[in-house]
This record gives sequence, C-alpha cells and structure tokens, in this order.
Amino acid sequence: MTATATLPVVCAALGDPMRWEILTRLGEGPMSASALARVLPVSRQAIGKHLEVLREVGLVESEQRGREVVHLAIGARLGTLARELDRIGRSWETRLLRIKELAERPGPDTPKAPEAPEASD
Amino acid sequence: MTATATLPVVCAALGDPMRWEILTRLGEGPMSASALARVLPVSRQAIGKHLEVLREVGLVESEQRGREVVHLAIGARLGTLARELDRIGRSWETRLLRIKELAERPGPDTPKAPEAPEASD
DNA sequence: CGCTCCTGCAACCAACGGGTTGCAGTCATG
DNA sequence: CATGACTGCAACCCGTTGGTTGCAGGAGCG
Repeated sequence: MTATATLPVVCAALGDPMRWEILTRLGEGPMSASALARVLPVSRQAIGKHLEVLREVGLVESEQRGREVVHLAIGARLGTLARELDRIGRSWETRLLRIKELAERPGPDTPKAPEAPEASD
Repeated sequence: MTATATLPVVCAALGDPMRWEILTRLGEGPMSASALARVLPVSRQAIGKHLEVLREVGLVESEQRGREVVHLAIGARLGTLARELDRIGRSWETRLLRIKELAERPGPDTPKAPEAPEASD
C-alpha cells in the first residue's frame, strides 16, 4: 500500500486548497465523486484526480457502495503526519539549543557531535 | 513576518523535497544561502527562492550576520502546524464515529443523541 | 427492456513553479 | 583602493499539474 508516503509527498497532497475543500467535505461524512462535483466549482474528473492523490497518501479511503463509490477522510493518517512533523520540529529546537549552548560556552574541550538517530517510524 | 499562513500554504511549502533538504540543513544549524548552495545540487538563486517561501510561512527565520544572511529552521512553527493538523484529524474521526453510530443504531427513538458519550480522545 | 446515473480512462490546454543564467549592488578584507 | 564574496532582482525555459472535454462501460430503477 502507499501508506509509506514520504513526508513531502503527503504535505504536497495537502498543499492544494481544492484538496482541503474536498477533505473538509469528506471529514463531515462519506461522499461520492459526483456528489462532490455538485457542491464544488470543478468538474467530476478534476475531483477524481484529487481523490486519487489523496487516496495514494492515505488521507482518503474509498468504498464501493451500491453503484457508486463513496470516499471518506482518514483522520488517523492526518494524526500520524502531525506526530511526525511535531517530532522533527522538536529535534530542530533541540539542536538549536545545543548550538546556542556551545556558542555561549568558551568550549575548551572538543565538542564532537554525537549523531542521534532520529529518522524512524 | 509570518503573516496569516493558511494551512494549505504551509503544507505546500513543505511539499517540495528540496525544501525539506534545506530545512533539514537549517535544522542542524544556521547557514547562509551561499553555503546551502554549496552543499545542495541547485543554484544559489534557487535556494533563495525556496528560502523566501519558507520564510513567508514562518518555517525559517533570517538574520543578517556580518555581511552574510544566515537562515535557520523554526521548529516551533512546525509544532504549531502539527497541532493544527492533529486537531482536524481528530475532528474527522469523531464525526465518522458519530455517523457510524447513527448508521448501526436503528434509532427509532433516539432523536436526542447529544455529544458522543465516549469521545475517544 | 431501456433509461439514467455514476464511474474510469485518455487527450488536450494553460498556468504555476522550480531551476538556470546574468547583472548590479554592497560590504569586509588584503 | 581594489578585489573577492555574498546578496537581491529580473528574464527566461520547461516540466509538472490542475482543469477541461469527450467517450465508453456498468449497475440500479421505472
């Protein structure tokens, strides 16, 4: 599955206003592509393309219901993204703090940078 | 200034791999655009454009140090983004749960059904 | 049975965006 | 003072992509 969507890819998927529009609607309840096209100012095919992008990064799941396909927003995936971003943000702050420390300290001893494994999950 | 960076805009800024590359470097410590251009496979001007995008959404701050301008990644901004995304994700889950409840419950006499009694938070 | 509605795929168009080169200005240093 | 290095701005190229139209296939409903 494409759940291994890299960070920039997921962010890119979220980088389009129209896609947020779609996600918002799908966050309120399942809808079909046609239904979305009726309430959004773009064609059904355009919606379809956006849905494909969103589905590939795991932000949307689709389900064949009767003769139509309904889609819904996956909040858990967004939560995962949020956690990843938060961790990275914290690591930046940590490193900056360490650098400031070094800068303010006369540093008589050699401060070797101990690589901390951060890329995980 | 970090103007009213809307969600999609910030995500779009994070949607480019090269920008992540830059952010990663700036997360390890302050660097100038020229320095970045030396370690990255693109021109200094390209770096400059990316830095402008990142600065506009508050992910990077710049500081004139001597005759050069050094930039650094702002972890706090990433944390803010993460929190926003997490909140939205949770709201989606909540709504979906409510919908599932209604769907599975024949609810002939459940016109009230206020807040979900078990909001898994 | 036929109609209608929903879906998927392909071709095509236009705008945005990432990248490059070139130029001009400024500031620290030899 | 002259040189070198870093910066910002503008023009330009081209690949990506969001959007459109058109067409063909399938599944439910009168």
